[in-house]
Amino acid sequence: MQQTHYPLQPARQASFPAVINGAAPGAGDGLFRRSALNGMRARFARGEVIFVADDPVTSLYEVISGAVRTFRELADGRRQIVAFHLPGEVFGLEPDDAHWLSAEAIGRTTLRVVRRSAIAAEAGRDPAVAAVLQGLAMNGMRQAQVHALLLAKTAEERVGTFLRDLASRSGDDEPMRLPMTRQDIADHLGLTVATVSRMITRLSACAHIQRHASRCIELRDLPALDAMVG
Amino acid sequence: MQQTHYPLQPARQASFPAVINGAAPGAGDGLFRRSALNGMRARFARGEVIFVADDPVTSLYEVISGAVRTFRELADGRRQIVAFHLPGEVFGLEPDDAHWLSAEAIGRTTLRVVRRSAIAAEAGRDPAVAAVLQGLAMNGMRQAQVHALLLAKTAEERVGTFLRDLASRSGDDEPMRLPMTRQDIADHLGLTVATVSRMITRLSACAHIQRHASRCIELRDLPALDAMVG
DNA sequence: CGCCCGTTTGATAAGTATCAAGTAGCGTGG
DNA sequence: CCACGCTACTTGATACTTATCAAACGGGCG
Repeated sequence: MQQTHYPLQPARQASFPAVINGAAPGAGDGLFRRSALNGMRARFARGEVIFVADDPVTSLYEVISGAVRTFRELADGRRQIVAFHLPGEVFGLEPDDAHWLSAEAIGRTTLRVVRRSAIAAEAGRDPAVAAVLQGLAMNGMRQAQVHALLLAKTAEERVGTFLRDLASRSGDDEPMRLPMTRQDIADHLGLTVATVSRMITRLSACAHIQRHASRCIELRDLPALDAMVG
Repeated sequence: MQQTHYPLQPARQASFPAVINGAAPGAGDGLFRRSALNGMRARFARGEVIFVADDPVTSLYEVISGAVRTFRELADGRRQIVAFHLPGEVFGLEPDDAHWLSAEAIGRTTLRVVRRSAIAAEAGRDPAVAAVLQGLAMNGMRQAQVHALLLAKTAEERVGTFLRDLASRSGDDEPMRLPMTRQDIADHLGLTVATVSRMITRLSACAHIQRHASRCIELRDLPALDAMVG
C-alpha cells in the first residue's frame, strides 16, 4: 500500500464543507497562531503524563518540541500506541467529553495548549477555524485507517513502513533520530521488541537502512524500501 | 480492550466545537432529513461499485437498506476492508477531493446520496450541520482507531470482537444475519478465510455462539465473549 | 434436482512470540 | 573524568499461532 503520510496538521487541502482554505500550510506554522488562539506553553519531562483515559477533554495540544505518544491500555496489560506526535502536529481531539486515549511525553517536550472552550467559541465565530478542526478530524481518521492497513502487513513491512514514514515527518536531515524506544515501536506496530529489533537488523543487512546508533538510523535506499513495503 | 462500537451516525454527543446538540439521535433517523439535504435514493446490486479510489469525492452516502464495504486494494493484490456500513450509517467522508477508498454494495443495497456541494452550502449556513459533519469525522477517526486496536489481537479475539460488534449494530434480533462473506470478514480482520472459519468453529465449540447457518449466527453467551475479547 | 460457489476441515510450512542470555549505550555519582 | 550500574537493545533456541495448499462438504439459486 502507499502509506502516504498524513500529518494531522496543518489541514492539507479543502476539507468537506469546502468553506476552507483554512490555515496556510506553511511549515512549522502553528495551527492556532493565526487566530486569537495563542495558547499557553507547557513543558513535560520524559515519560510525564499529559492526560489519561477517562480524564475530561479540556484542551487541544500542538507539539512544539519533543515527541508524544497517545495510547490505550488493554485489560490484559498490553499497551497499544495509537500514534506518535512530532513537532508541528496536533493531538488531543476526541469525539467525547472524556478522553479515550492517554498521552505521555516521550522525551523532554514542549507543547502549546489551547483550551477547548476557547476553540469552540472561536469556531462559532470564524468558519475558517471550524474548517481547520474539520480537517484535523478527517486527517486523524485517515491516519488511523493507514495505521490499520499497516497492521495487516508482515513484520518486515511494518517496520520498514514505520521508518519511512517517521523519516518523512522528521524532516530531511539524515541520519534520523528516533525519539522512542523499541518497546514503543513494538507497541505501535503490534509486534514484540525482539521482532522489531530483528527486522531492523534484517533491513540493515539488505543495506536498505544503516544503524549509526540504536536510536539513530539512516535510510540508504528509499526506493527499495518503498518497493518492499508497497 | 473495550471495543465500544462507534457508529458513524448519528453524532453521539457534544463534539469539539460544542456548538452541537446536532441531530436528534433517534434510531433510523436519517442524518440529512432534518435539513434541506434530503438527497436522492440510489439502488445497487450485489457487488456493484459505488465509487473507486481516485474518483472525485462528489457525495456523502447513508445506507438505507443492505450493506456496504469500503476498502483499499494493495499493490500485491491484497484487499483490506476498512469498514462495513449497515443501515443508518454514513460513509464517503474523506479528507481530500479524490477518494482514497473504494466502496461496493455487499448485497442489494439502497442508499441516500447527498451531494457534497449541497452539504458544504448548508454547513456554511447552519452551524448545526457543520457540527454534525465534525461529529461524523471524529467518530470515523475513533472507529478506525478501534479497528487498529483490533488488528493487534489474536485471531480468536478478532473474530469474537467482530461478531459482538456486528450484533450490536445489527439490532437485537437473534440470530443475526451476516451480510458479508467469510472472505470479506477475513479481509477486514487481517486473517485468511480458513482461519476465520476455524475461529467460528472454535467459538461454537465453546458454546459462546451458535451457527444456525453459515451466514446466520446467534450469540449465546455475550458475557463470555466480552470476557474473552477484553 | 443438480450445479456451483462459499464454507469447513485437514496436513504441513512459515512467521512471530516467548524465554533467556549477552552486549552496548548512557546517565549518575564518585 | 572515569567507573559503575542500569536500562535499552540485540541475538539465539524453541514453541505456538496462523498461513498455505488441498480436498471434501453443503446450501442456495437457477
